[in-house]
Amino acid sequence: MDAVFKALADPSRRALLDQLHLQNGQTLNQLCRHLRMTRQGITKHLGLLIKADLVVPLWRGREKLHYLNPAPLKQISERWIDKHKAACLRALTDLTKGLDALKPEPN
Amino acid sequence: MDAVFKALADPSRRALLDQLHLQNGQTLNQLCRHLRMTRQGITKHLGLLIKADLVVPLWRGREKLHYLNPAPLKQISERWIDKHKAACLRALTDLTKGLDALKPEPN
DNA sequence: CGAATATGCAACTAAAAGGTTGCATATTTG
DNA sequence: CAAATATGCAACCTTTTAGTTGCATATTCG
Repeated sequence: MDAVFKALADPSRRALLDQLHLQNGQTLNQLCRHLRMTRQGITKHLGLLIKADLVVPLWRGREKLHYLNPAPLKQISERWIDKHKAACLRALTDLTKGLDALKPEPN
Repeated sequence: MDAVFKALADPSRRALLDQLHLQNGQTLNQLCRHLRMTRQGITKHLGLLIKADLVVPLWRGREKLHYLNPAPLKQISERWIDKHKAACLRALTDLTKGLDALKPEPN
């Protein structure tokens, strides 16, 4: 899970995910066209995405195809985002209470 | 949005969010008790969380209360996770196609 | 087979991030 | 007012990260 958050932290990697979102199963060279960076740089980014299981590589001959894996994002959404979203209303009321607490205190 | 992803990338910062999730509106010193790190270190982390608007500070006298702001997480969920979740089925079928493509190719 | 294509691996550099120490500032309290 | 409390700011160090260059390896194609 930490690997997923770390992987998502970099804009280039998010761009790669977006690119695969546009067209899934692209080769390394195809992905290189959209990002101005050396192939080796992109390989590194893809390596992290793969380690985080956000992208699944698939060899076909000498080509390496890259496919999105939505599972980790789903997990993050469920175990993290939703959990905090659930606390949304409470958080807001807490904040409001905090603001209210401002007035009576500095009497 | 980049700031949010960057802020979420660090385990200590996620721990801080979790801590605030347990009890919202904690002061800096309160938060320090749960994480073994100097106060100044935590201040830095909180600074990033605040800059990413994930946490909203509120001064009450000499104390600084910290409140969760669920809005950025909601945005990420909507603009990022859901977008990719929508492609979930397509991604899986793509991957399957890719796997199928493996067989006929190396004839 | 030899050339071209697609990718991997390792070393290196520059910049950023995580964390610490030391001191300054503001607020409360006796 | 002085002491204690709560926090901020800046310099510094160490580790990680992003990215490059250079070369090696595997697959396809003529």
